[in-house]
Amino acid sequence: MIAEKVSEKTIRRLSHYARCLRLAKLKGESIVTSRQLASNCGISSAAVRRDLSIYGEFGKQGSGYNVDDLLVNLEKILGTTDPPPVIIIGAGSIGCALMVSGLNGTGGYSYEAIFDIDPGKIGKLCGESPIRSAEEIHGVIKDNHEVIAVIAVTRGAGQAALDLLIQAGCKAVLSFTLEPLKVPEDIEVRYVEVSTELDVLTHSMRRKERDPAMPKWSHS
Amino acid sequence: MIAEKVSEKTIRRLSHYARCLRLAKLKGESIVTSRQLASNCGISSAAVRRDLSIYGEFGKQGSGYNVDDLLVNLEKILGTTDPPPVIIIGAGSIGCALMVSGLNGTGGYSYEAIFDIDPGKIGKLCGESPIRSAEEIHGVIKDNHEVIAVIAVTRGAGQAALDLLIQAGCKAVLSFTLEPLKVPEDIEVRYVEVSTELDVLTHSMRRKERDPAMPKWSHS
DNA sequence: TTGTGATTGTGAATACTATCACAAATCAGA
DNA sequence: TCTGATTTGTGATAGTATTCACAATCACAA
Ligand SMILES: NC(=O)c1ccc[n+]([C@@H]2O[C@H](COP(=O)([O-])OP(=O)(O)OC[C@H]3O[C@@H](n4cnc5c(N)ncnc54)[C@H](O)[C@@H]3O)[C@@H](O)[C@H]2O)c1
Ligand SMILES: NC(=O)c1ccc[n+]([C@@H]2O[C@H](COP(=O)([O-])OP(=O)(O)OC[C@H]3O[C@@H](n4cnc5c(N)ncnc54)[C@H](O)[C@@H]3O)[C@@H](O)[C@H]2O)c1
Repeated sequence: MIAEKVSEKTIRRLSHYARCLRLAKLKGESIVTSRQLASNCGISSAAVRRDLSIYGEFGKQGSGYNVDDLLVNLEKILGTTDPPPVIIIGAGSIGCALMVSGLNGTGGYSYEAIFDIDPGKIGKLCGESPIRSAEEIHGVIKDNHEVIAVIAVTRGAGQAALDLLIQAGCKAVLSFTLEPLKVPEDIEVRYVEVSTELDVLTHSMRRKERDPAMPKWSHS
Repeated sequence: MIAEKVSEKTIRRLSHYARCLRLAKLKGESIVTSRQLASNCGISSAAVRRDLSIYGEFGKQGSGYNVDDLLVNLEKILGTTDPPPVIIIGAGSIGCALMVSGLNGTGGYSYEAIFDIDPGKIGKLCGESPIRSAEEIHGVIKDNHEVIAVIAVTRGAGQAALDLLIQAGCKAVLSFTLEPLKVPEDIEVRYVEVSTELDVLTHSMRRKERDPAMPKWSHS
């Protein structure tokens, strides 16, 4: 486990491998080959082996990888052996749906609490969790030194929510807002943007119409 | 507009630029520089210019880009001048939340219909849209030659939903399921995976703890 | 023990992407 | 009209990522 500089793309794929391994485990499989992982993730087997070889030698020539061992190692690499708690800020349609849907089967994550600023919502239930006042976030993050926050507030309130989280000591954020946020250097923010995915799909679809010679992407 | 092979990464950024331009338009700005776009998207101005130069010369040296013109051109490139309708399959927590939340301000997309197979749900309202039987998808896709489908069905039913969509002639899909799907060559499927984003965030957070010398990502 | 078939890990080659840095073009003001 | 301050578009370069292809290794059966 040396790993100087690893690309985000590789980390994404490791997460994917881990998910496949959990599934394989459920199906009772005890070994898996790079080719199987590759086909489940839509990439080449060489890419799988290359990704894993960055961190060590986890396989056995001739047979493949032990499912349990590889999963443990991947979780060690990702840091998800003991995953941090996740909180949601913004108890609107999206926030509540995420809370209700939950994070079962995603490797140990779970939503610990949901917050809002609307006094009319505070105290009401979202699934089985009471909606708490956004002012309480400060305390909750202090209690859980490490926490990931999901921002699902009204359009336009994204920066305010982010600032509140940062002030409370949060270092990792997943945002569903579409505004460009001002993010300090030491905070990691990632985005979920349905409309960008739609743009990518539209572009691909309309391009194929014009040029049916399926050139797919120049590179994944 | 030559563009032989363009990476998905570039397309994603173009989508991002388009979003920034819509915002700039709302704010009444009529020109924008590559540096402004860059700072809103968290990349370098050279990258912005490089991306745009793939498709033509849209700017004016010394001043920048005309907001309206560039937006029109980006939409032409993305194929979103007249965006395809979007449908949702699976009227559970996530599907309904997406429907209710809508796609306002995302460049013309809108959810046209939502489908489910649960007879207890069919006919009920999801926001203002009636939940329709999944059997009707066939007709709806025939009517709208081009359509993007969002899959938000129960875990385990993803492949069934995808197969139904493909049979109905759908070519572009955005899936919220976490299962590895078997996808034919001519169908484009993209995924929204909160748990992968959480893994990336966790990895980054835990890595910084061990090595506070902030090496961020090796790229992007 | 030896042979057979499968699979890993990786050097080398290829392909792709980002960054640098500057000439050419534009504008505003003297 | 001329000057200086900007900003674009892009050749050239540096840096990353992916693919190829194969020696090394292992499981197992004869
Ligand atoms: N990224 C995507 O793919 C995607 C998809 C759909 C919606 N969205 C976005 O998700 C966000 C939420 O959408 P929604 O339909 O759930 O909105 P909503 O209006 O239903 O809910 C927003 C909630 O946030 C609360 N809120 C507002 N400001 C807050 C603050 N500063 N702190 C805490 N809570 C606050 C409001 O009281 C409200 O309950 C919107 O920004 C929307 O644009 C994103
Ligand atoms: N990708 C993510 O980030 C993310 C986040 C949360 C949930 N999810 C996933 O989203 C999916 C939906 O979650 P949810 O909480 O809304 O589930 P849910 O159980 O609330 O709703 C699922 C709905 O799908 C319907 N359905 C089942 N099979 C169907 C079929 N073949 N055709 C049409 N409709 C069908 C069910 O009747 C139900 O109404 C799940 O797979 C979940 O794992 C993904």
